[in-house]
Amino acid sequence: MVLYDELKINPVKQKKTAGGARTTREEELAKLAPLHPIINDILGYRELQKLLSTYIEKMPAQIGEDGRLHAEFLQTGTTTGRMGCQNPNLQNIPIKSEYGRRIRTAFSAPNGRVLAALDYSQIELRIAAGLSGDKKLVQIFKSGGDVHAAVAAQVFNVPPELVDHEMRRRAKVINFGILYGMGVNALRANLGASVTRDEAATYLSEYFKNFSGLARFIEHTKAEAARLGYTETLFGRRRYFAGFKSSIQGLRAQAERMAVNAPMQGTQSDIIKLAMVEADAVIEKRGWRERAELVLQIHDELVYELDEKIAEEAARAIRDVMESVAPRDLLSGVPILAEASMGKDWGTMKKLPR
DNA sequence: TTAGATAGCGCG
DNA sequence: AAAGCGCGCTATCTAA
Repeated sequence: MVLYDELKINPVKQKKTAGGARTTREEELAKLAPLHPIINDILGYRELQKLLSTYIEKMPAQIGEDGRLHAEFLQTGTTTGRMGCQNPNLQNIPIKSEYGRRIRTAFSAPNGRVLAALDYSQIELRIAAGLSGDKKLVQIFKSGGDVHAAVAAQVFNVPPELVDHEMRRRAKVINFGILYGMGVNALRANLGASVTRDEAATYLSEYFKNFSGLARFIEHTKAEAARLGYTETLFGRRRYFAGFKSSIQGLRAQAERMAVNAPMQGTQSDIIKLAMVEADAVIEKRGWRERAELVLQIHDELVYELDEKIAEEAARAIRDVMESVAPRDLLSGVPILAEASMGKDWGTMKKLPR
């Protein structure tokens, strides 16, 4: 018990799975690491085994006669309008860990070609700003710069130059959480053990005090979703929710969170689809039909295979398309920006300067 | 032996 | 965990 106290571990409150068993998921297991060295060994094993069984051992057998992996992209596979991908899923190829990124290097362009990855930067948060018209958030995006740092300055009420790393990190967690309809408890869990529930509550209230336009938009979205039974993206595409009719509070709350997220994730998926269509038209018009091919779509990112001779020009052109298909006038003037990077393989990409 | 459910984890 | 959104895949266990 002394040991537990010193380590600030509560031996009683162990998280349970849906089936009632004590969970062994990474986040909970990691808390036990100070108790025995085997914990970190187990977590390390888990990471490698996941990469091994899901990617390294499976992918080679799925390569076709043409030397390529052919996934199935589903155009009606999600509730929000995103694409799905299966057999194999190429939308979840590792990148976050060191070993994961190494797996990505196995995806490479044939001779004479390069891969170009073009991704929208913070697009869902920009859409949140644009749809809500929140004055401060719109201004932050209009003036460019670091959105997480700028939000930190507001939430923690300090001048921008006094925003430190930890404040920025916390603001980033909050920014992401907003997009998912996150509440106080989830926010606290994501901010880490050093933050109390009261602190998390304060952050959330400071956030919505500063970004009151966004707060109103979120409340309006919930209310309309409950009243009408659906939400709409910027382009009017609807998603219906059955949960609001439920007599079970948990299901109604879940419907609210889904409804908050749907317009933002949905508008994002609309925009990248417009970009895919328009980029194809540009490729045709520029005579690049045989020299520029879309190979992957990963929600906010397009991956093209480009002939080396036109790679930079084509990447810039596609980037311009991605940025211009987003109707800025309908998004409170918030700019939608995309970044391009290129390389021989997917794990080693170099950013393309503007 | 197979199908379905569960736990866990890869990605945006 | 999920009172944090959206996916698909693997390993494992249970039931048929």
